[in-house]
Amino acid sequence: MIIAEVCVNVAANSVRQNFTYRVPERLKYLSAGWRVVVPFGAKTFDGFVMSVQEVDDATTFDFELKDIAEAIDEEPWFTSEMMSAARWLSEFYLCPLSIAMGLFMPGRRGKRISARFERVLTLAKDFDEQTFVRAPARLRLLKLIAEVGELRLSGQKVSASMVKALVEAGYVKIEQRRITRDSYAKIKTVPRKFDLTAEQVTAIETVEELLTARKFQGFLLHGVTGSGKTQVYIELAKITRRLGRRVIILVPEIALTGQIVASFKAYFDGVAVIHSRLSVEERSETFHRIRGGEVGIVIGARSALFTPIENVGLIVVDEEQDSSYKQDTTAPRYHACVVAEEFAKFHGAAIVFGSATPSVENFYRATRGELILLKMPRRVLNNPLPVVECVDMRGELKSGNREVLSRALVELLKKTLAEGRQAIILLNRRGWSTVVMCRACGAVVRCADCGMPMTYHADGKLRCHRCEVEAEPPTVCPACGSRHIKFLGTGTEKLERALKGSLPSARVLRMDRDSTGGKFGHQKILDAFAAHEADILFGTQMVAKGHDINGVTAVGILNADSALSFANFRAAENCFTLITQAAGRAGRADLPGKVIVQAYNVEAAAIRFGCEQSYEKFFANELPQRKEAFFPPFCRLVKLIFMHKDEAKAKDFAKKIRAAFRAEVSKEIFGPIPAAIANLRGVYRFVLLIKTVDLPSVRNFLLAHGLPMHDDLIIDIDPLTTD
DNA sequence: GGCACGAGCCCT
DNA sequence: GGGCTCGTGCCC
Repeated sequence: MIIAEVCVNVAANSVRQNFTYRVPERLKYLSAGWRVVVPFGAKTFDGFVMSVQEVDDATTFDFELKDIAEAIDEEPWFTSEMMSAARWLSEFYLCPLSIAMGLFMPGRRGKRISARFERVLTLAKDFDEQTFVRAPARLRLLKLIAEVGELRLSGQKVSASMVKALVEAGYVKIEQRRITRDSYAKIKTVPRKFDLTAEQVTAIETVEELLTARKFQGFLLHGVTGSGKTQVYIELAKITRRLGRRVIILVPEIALTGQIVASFKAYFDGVAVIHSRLSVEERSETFHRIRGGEVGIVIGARSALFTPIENVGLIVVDEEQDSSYKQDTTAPRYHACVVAEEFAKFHGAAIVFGSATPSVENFYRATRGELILLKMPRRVLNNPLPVVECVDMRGELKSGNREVLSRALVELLKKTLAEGRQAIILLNRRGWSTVVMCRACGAVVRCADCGMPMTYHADGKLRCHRCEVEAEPPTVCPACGSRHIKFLGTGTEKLERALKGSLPSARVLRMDRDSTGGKFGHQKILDAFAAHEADILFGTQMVAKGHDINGVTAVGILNADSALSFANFRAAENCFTLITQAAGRAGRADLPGKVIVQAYNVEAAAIRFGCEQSYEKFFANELPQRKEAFFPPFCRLVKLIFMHKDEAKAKDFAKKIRAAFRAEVSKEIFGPIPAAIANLRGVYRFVLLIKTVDLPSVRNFLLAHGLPMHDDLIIDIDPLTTD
């Protein structure tokens, strides 16, 4: 009899071992990697065949052996590489194997994706028109097939009996063919003619040497905005393809994929795009194309790491500092940079981290030689970096301007539009008002689920940007009964009104999560702006990412210091990055750019160095502070969130673990403190923070205490925030 | 995740 | 005594 080890896809931390099932005769073709349906307890679940084995029929087990119920797909879903990668993920991030395997699936657990097929007609032999003089419809069909080569039956008005007759007469062959949709198939561009800069050439040659050696090596490509990083990626991809190996290009978000996909499509066939806004079916079909080997380059968001791609020679992580590489809200809470580097080691591939504003972690590694630093400090064609001016909004207020836009910015916008150029304005908050507050008692309207302040939207609703919970704005304060409810703070919707007020003739276009629905929502807006259908593009940080629009000469950054108000060791880095990236949108062609940064705390180092666009100065200032406070890159963080309906129970459990950790591992554990979301739907949450230079010993401690088995505990390795 | 089972506790 | 909730162990 054949038995199989099955990883049952149950989302419970306590189910960690595989289960043994009998493989029934009708499914004897199953092998490792197939998705299957199995009975489990009183229900059925989907699961993954991890291995199969032939055993003696008389073999006994100390449990009742059940049969695998059915197979799910038409082929094994997982390659052996995908399974080893999932095993590594589950060990590194301490999540059940089933959760790690789930990363490699195109949709939600249990969702079945049936492949779709179409029927295609081709000519089987030559035909003589004379034969068909009395059958004009048949002749028309044969001529049509001869003309197009192959005719897809779907959507054609062709009678089934006629097709059948032609097939039987041997004139036509009918074939079932699997459909693989690709909504990026239509994008086809031609390569622009470039002369590579000396710095680009040096960077390419440095990586090429190690690409050819087929050995793992990490690189940090530090190139200022407009220095031509994408062209370096393309040249490296060409080299990798020539070596017969494949390429993964990671970008932070969907908003970024459009432009980079177009660039790659100009040079390569066999480009596949993967991100979470594709439908489950399209993702599934893209996997099929990759598995078939017809794809040489996969481009996408972090989930593009989890495809059946084989023989990878190069992984590029563009804008590597971007926080969207971290999966933050659901297990496994992985960091795509960490996973990509591990995969690169596994494949013997080169990994290139690219950024104008590298993460402090990776730049530190580069200074120590752990990553090879590739510098591109100049823009292509020697285009100058934009000129940045900082406006102190306290001064603005003192001199009587209570508007969202400073006078200097309004002037810059007027001048820019008068010259027929375009502008981008960044305000990193969506909605109308960011806070709704009672003027009498100071109470803030908070989300009933998570306690976050709710945002007022122009449609008259309050919304929690975390939970998407909606509420009506109060007319009297729920705490004190006062009628003095105030709508404070500025989001992109209120900015829209301010722009229309100050610049009535300007055509403005808003880009934030509310205005960019659908697969190509971002792209539509960017395309419209690139076609100069609007003068000003304004919105949240997505306006600062992944596009290169020639007409833009002015950039405004509002509330540039808002990131600094968060108690986060990365606050300064985030603030600096946002300013530098946004400023980089200005003047990328041969037109000089001008940027206005509006802030209150203009003395802050992140603002000053951001305005100077000097990464080196920022880094030199930031690193000693990280060292002093013992934060990354000098240690790694592990965050534990203890959850319980009973506040004391959550806290006491945390205290117990803290004591054990101090006794067994180290003193570098802090808390418990209430989590940033201290109570989520009635469940209290407390945080312990571990700082360590020895991650394996922390992992061993957590395992020894059985913590990964708990469903009321979140383990977050390399968390974005510490609370 | 879902279910069964047993301990502890409230109800008339 | 019956029935409810809550924690715990198990599922092949």
